[in-house]
Amino acid sequence: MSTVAEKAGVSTKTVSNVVNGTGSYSPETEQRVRAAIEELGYHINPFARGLRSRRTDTIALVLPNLYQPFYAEFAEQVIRSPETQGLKVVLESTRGDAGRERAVLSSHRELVDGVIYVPHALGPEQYLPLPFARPTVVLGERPAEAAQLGLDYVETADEQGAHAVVGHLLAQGRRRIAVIGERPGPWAGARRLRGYRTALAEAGVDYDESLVIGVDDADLWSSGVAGATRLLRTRVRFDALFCFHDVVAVGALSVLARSGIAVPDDVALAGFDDIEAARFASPPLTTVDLGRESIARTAVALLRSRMDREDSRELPGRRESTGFDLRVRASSTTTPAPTESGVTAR
Amino acid sequence: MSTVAEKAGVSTKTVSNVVNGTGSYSPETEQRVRAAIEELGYHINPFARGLRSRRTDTIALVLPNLYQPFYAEFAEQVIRSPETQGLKVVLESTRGDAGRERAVLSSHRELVDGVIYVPHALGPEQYLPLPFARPTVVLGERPAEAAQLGLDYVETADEQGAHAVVGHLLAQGRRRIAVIGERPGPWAGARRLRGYRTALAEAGVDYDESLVIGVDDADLWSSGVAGATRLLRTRVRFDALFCFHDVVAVGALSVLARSGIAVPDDVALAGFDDIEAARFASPPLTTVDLGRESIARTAVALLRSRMDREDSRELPGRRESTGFDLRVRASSTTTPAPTESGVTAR
DNA sequence: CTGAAAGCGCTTACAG
DNA sequence: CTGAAAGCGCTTACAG
Repeated sequence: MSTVAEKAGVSTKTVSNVVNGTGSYSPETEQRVRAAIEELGYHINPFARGLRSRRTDTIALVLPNLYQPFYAEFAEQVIRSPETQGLKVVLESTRGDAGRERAVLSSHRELVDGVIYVPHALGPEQYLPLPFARPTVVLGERPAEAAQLGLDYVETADEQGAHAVVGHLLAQGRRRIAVIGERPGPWAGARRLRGYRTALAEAGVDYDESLVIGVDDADLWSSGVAGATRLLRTRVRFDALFCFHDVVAVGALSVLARSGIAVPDDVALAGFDDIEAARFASPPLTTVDLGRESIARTAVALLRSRMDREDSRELPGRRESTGFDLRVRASSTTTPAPTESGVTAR
Repeated sequence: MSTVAEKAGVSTKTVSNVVNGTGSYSPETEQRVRAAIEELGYHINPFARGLRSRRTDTIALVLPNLYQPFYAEFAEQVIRSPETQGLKVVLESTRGDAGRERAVLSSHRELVDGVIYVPHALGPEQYLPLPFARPTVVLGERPAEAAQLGLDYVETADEQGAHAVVGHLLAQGRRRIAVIGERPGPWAGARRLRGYRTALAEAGVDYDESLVIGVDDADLWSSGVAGATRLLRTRVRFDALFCFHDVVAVGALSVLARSGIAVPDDVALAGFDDIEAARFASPPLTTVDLGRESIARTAVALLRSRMDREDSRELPGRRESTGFDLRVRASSTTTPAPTESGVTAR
């Protein structure tokens, strides 16, 4: 930088101003500085900058697992979001393990400017007491206590999405709608179950616990196979199956096929997440798109607005909600469905 | 650090030594220093360290796209590899776009210590002239020119894997083996095609160009649907279909199902990559596992050995090869297959 | 085995 | 609108 300053005949202060767009300088000065930068192939040293200004221009994305396509696709959206431009994204995978999740969250010190956190193994009562050293936005339902802690939330439309997809199944005339994916606790599964129950209640259909199958969240892919197998073994009658994740639905689909159960004729099938594999299943899967792109943009935008302020610790936690799209495909429609219909809600 | 030094009654040099395990110091000194660190909750400032030592303890992983499960699962393996412990992983997605790929590769300056690069849009003649400012390991076949450039390669067993899977199809009595996934150029598809041709030649089966279908690499998922549709439209007879990617096979599977073609009875189907979706397809997909874990570990190990040396620029480029596992599943075996059989090769 | 001190390349009050 | 200079927190020859 001092070489640039010398060449341009100014002080390093001025070079710094030009590079960062801070302070003020005459257009001619800027010209000279930029020319010198160009000529010398100068680029700023991020360590020196970080040492002084405590900015890293890096955010951490804390996810359970990239083997789950939903998280992988979400990560991709975070990386390509326009809001992310100029930031590096460090990916940390917790493998859905409580210990690792805690360790990863506690390790963010001056290494990143902010954190996007997708909880999996830890519930609010476990992660809220953690020392969040950096601005953090959490994906999921915001517990009341979180407001004063300065954590921002992106609340996804799990309940509304589940409500819509179950409403769709009911509209197809299905009444015995089994679900696979229940998982007690404060996670998305619980919200999806709420949507399911509300939709049933509105249609005057009784909630039947024998239709509700839990999952082992450690491996959702095989949970579909395990869950559907369990469901069939109970011999409970059902004419629709709503899986709380597409990967579960894909696994369930293979079990149904092997058991000679036709989808959608015998059983209408629906998933959740709208991952790529849902579009290309046979038959293509009816599902709910939570809007990975808009979740990603919202999360990064929340983070940026907090990263840029000195007093960010004092700011109360905010809450943003995102919408969903119901994707009706052949797995749930006996009458030939339009190739792809999107019902948007907000 | 000076506070720690003062408290322990030593100089900052000694504290630095203890923290980094460099130099030498008496056990008692170490005790005192560690106690002081503990008491003060001290942790090193990575910017100050980076400013001096030019180390970032960060590597970049340059991938086409996390929407491709193979890349997502590979990224997960890189992140959790034991070799990666103590390093941060910055993920960069090029979206399979040549311009972005070039831009991303040129942007790694002092921000990372090394780069793992999975080429997609750029061939060697395009990326080799790039100024690799950091130690870089490339996934794929090493061109002769790369040796002196100091680029390390992990060569994956694409050709051998394809050879094995085609050998398996031939052993099942299939003779008209169509392939989807051909893509001219120096990419994995070409190596897989070589394996296919070799296996055919060894079995005395003629290579028939009308059985070879290319893909639009921009969206492999839908390439399966497009490719299978194209294949059926040509009315060429085939009794097996080998797709160069599982995602292509999943798409093709849906087309075959819709066309009333039974898998494996009418057509034996095989994919490549062994992603999760292959295990849970109906029927489960015969495929090749290139060993994401071992590729990841090898790549990071190569990088580390280079990152740690001053003279790494002078080191000639190295080459490591990894093995594969053939996973025979129901999609290719008319006689009931064992639930999962792994044939390992190296 | 350990210390005193320079310096990495920035940013930023302070001064003009 | 711009300059001179301190200082961020480390590492590392150099010296003993």
